[in-house]
Formats: sequence, structure tokens, C-alpha cells
Amino acid sequence: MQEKPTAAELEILAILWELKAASVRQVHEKLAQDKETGYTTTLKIMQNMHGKGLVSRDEKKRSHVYAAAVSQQDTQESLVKTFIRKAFGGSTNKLVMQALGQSEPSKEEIEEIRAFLDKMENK
Amino acid sequence: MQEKPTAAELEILAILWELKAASVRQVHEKLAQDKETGYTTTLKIMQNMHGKGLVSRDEKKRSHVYAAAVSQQDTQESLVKTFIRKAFGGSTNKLVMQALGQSEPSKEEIEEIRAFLDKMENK
DNA sequence: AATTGCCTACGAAATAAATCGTATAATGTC
DNA sequence: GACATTATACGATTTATTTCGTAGGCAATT
Repeated sequence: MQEKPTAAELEILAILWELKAASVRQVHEKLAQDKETGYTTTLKIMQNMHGKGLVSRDEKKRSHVYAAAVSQQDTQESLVKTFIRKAFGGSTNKLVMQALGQSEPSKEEIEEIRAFLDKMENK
Repeated sequence: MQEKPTAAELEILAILWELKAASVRQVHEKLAQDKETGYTTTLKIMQNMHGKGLVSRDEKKRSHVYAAAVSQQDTQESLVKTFIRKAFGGSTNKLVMQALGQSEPSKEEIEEIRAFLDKMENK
């Protein structure tokens, strides 16, 4: 089973899921658009992630090329599971209704959920 | 705005939401059913929570009586908001579908969501 | 009134996470 | 080839959170 990413690690994973492969520099520049942070901080976190197996890296070039080693799907699954347990006493429906209730979904978004429910039932 | 509860604080809030009012001892005994932890640890966390304004307490009796000072609704709202932003790039629908998709909901649960969507649309 | 037990307060240690400074090596530029 | 630039590695510090030991007070019991 994969190690659970910390908050800072999750931010970096999100960037890697988008970019597929990237150097520390590239990840850092994306990250720095949203928050104030030093380059060596980003580097260190990515090194930690490599140690944990959250990312893989290609060391052929001097500036290593990183890629996510855990899928977005699996990671979100595990995060959601933990979140439902800790914040909603294990009730998926409570989370779902809370989320929908506070988000003012558009007609299209509501339709998307309906379609998803229909599809689930036919399985 | 209320301070965001930490993981340990959230566990205690959940107990207080259920019990309405309780002493440290009562909270601790509930907590100790699920995890190994010392009494003074529970006490300290509840004192911290009082300092942050997450709980109120009545000090008339020698053993103080605590109650949640933040509502479950408001707290969950804030937690969900943060979670969607950090783990799902801000997309409520992605979270909702991920949660439903991995939970194998019963027919009744699916109906509950449908009814909820219907009600939302008529507002 | 002495003993025992439970309570709060609070400092301090333990743990986890994030941040950064500096050393050292490789690369590119003049 | 010397110099500036950019890279990794890594220890140390900072910050956040959790855990616990101990002191002092109040209360029930004998």
C-alpha cells in the first residue's frame, strides 16, 4: 500500500499528475505561482517523496526528471475514505449531501450526478 | 471565523456533538474505546480547544462541563471546502462521484441522493 | 485530620512536517 | 581555464501537533 501524502506532498503530486514528468525547477515554478516558498524546500519535499515511493525519478540528466508513482485515482480514493471516516463518521451520503448542498451546483452539474447514479445502478 | 480543528480536536468535537455536554472524563472514556491514549492528553487537548474557542465550558462544578462551541454543520462545511480545493482541484462533482463510486451505495442511499438533488433544483 | 482518589493547570518532551542554509559537483559562458 | 549559474544532498532549524509527567487543590472515606 502506498504511503499517505502530506499536504505539501499532495500539492506536488497534483502538479506532477498534470505535467506527467517534470524537473524540480518546473514543479517549483508552478508551486511558486500559488505560494511563497524556497527552491530547496520544494527539492527536499520531492526527495522525501522519492524516499517514500510517491514519485519516481530519472537521474540520467543532471537535473532529475520526476513523475508521480501513485495514481491520482488511488490517491483520491484513499484520501476520500479517510476523510469520510474522520469528518463524517463513515457516512458517504452525509459527505455527498454536505458537498452538494454548499456548492450551488449548476443544472448541468446536477444532471451529471444523476447520470452517474443511473450508471451505477445498472451495474 | 472559527479556528480549524486539528485531527485530534475533530475526534473530540464529534463526541461532543453527540453527547451535547460532557466532562473530560466522559469524553476520554469514549475516546479510549477507539484508541489508546492517556487522560491528561485528552484534558490538554480540550483545554487547547477552549483556548481557541472551539468548545465552551462550565466551571461551576469541580469537574468542568464542556460543550462544542462550533456547529457540526459549519465545521463540516469548512472541512469539505478545504478538502475539495486541496484534493480535487476545487471540483465538487469530482469529489462526489469519487465518493459515490467507491462506496457501493445501496438502492436506498442512491434514492436519498436523488431526492436531495430534486429538492435542490426546486430552490 | 489523615489518606486516597480524582480534578485542573501547565511545562516539557516526543513526533511530524515544512523550511532553509550551506557544501559540493556539474554545466555553461566568456 | 576561470567564473557564474544551476543542480543535488543533507543537516539543522522552525513550526505544528500530540503526548505525558508532575504539582497542587478539592472531596469523599475512614
